[in-house]
Amino acid sequence: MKRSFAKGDLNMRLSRYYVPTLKEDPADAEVMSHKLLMRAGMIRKLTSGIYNYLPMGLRSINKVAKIVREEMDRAGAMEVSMPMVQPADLWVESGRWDYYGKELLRVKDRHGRDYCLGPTHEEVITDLVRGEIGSYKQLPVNLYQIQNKFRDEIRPRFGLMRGREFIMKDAYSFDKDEEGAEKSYWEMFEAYKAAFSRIGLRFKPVQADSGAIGGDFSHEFMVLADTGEDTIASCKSCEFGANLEKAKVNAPEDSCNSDDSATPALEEVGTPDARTVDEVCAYLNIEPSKLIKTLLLKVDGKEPVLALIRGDRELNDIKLRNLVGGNEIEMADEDLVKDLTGAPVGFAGPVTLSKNIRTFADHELCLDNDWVTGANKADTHYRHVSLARDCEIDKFADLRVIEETDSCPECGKEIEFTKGIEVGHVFKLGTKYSEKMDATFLDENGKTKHMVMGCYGIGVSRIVASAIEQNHDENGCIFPPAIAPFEVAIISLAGKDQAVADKAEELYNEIAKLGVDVCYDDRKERPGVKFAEADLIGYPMQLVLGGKGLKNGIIETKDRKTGEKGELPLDNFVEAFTAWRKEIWEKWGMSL
RNA sequence: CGGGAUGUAGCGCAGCCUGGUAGCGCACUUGACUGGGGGUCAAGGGGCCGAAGGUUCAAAUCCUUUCAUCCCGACCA
Repeated sequence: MKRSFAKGDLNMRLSRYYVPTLKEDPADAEVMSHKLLMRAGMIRKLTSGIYNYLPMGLRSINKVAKIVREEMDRAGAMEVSMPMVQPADLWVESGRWDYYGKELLRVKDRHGRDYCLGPTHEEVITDLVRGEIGSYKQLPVNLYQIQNKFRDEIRPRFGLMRGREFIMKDAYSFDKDEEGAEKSYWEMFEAYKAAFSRIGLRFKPVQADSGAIGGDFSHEFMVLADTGEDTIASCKSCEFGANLEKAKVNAPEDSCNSDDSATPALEEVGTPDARTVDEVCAYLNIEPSKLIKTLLLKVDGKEPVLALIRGDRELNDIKLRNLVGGNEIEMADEDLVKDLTGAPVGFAGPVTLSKNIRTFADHELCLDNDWVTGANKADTHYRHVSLARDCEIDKFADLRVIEETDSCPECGKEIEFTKGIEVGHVFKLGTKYSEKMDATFLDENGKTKHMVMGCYGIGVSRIVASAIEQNHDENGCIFPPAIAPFEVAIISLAGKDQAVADKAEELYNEIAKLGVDVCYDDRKERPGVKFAEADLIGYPMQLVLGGKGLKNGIIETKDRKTGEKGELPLDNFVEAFTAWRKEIWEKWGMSL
């Protein structure tokens, strides 16, 4: 239903709009999106990592939410709303009450019962569904919500980018089997692509760690921006893209050198006070690539394991974790190192130690047979270590973090690193929660089975921040038209000229009647102020009406993205405006 | 959690070392001028100097405690 607007019936007049802009950058803002969101009067901080959304900011957030909602509905998901406060029982049942750690904000009610603020809703949704679904005939089901989440981040920062309270869309799919779950997964994957495209972001889906699930069933959707907190490896030639923690490093193509007959006998060398790779290498005058780092780690707080990595490489602990099959991996503390190696930190080595402890070596270490390692003795290293001759390696595997000089694990061509902001994540959960929480149904044969789940998140408030990270200039935000607080701003330069004010008002009404989001800057401000604020807030389209323009029968236009200025005739304004608007959207690579 | 820094008007900051009635810019109010890129002039309003203790005749300033905020780090043996 279109509502017709009478004069004075509209509220989108800046003279009565709450948009407290700032001339100066707030002292505590580090990144551009944070500074601009504050300066443009879109958000205000309440306390660390927790923000008020002001009218301009909320409009933008709501537009993102609307698009996400439409794409979820189109994909067959159904919207629900779950409570933010959740009982501890459910988390105990899933095993996450102990596992989730300090990010989970826990509270007690007046009876002393434990609750938490939901950082995510797997438990609640599983509980909701298990009680109601008992037959394969009722599956699949995909439920989603758009809601505030709370995660007590170690270090909230960057405004909306890493807040503690934030708005997230989370969806959960329930299927009767793996096949169905995979179908649900890829449907969400496609829905996400559609949503991010409509929002107007430059993004890339990348492979992410899927933990125990394995396979290709975890993707992160990254907004490409230099200020991103995540690094992604992507191929210059093929479609490959992966989170750094996920990116595979292929085993070396050269065959292993298992012939250690030429390796000299093991030799102990004194390396006083040389603990780090750099110190040892400097002392022995060798390259870090000739040394093996021996990393002592603890799996799930218990079992120690040994990871061997070339001196110039970095261990990817997620790869190791997946290999050893634990939940959590941490570096051994000083005491444990002393306990196991009999030496202070800095002198651990695989010789002898590898015989007692599970030992994993990065697969490139098989290329050589003559290494330097620690000797499990203070101030001492070994020269001429052969892993084959002197150690017991349980497995050679991909253990290190990919480097930009590595080749694409899929096509072998060059890769590059780029920075990204994670705005979406699709994940196949499998039966992790349905098993723990006993969410079952009867299949065609009357057999009890666990539902196969997937979860899918989109950071709604973070999207607004990332859109600004990706689109801004020295004057302010440059919003993609689909999520701008207002698509168009009419700037009246009326001064005391009532004819100009009347005409601006009229045009405002006409645009509003088209169903386009328009705001009208009718304030008694100087032109410079209006221009500067319009640029700061970043409406993609600006229409400027002044006395001269009115006399000449034109209104001026400005494309915020390109800065390009033009004119539209006041006769046949609606047609001309519609055409211009179409042009602007097309410049954003989007159709209306 | 470890390291560093900062709390003074709505915002951005000075003053603190060397104790003596609290200042600047922006914003706000009023008036005049101005009127196409955050304008000018004039006159105003607004502060328990984060909180609590202490030292002192006297504390924004010195001391102690505490709270808050921000930055860096939190696997590389």
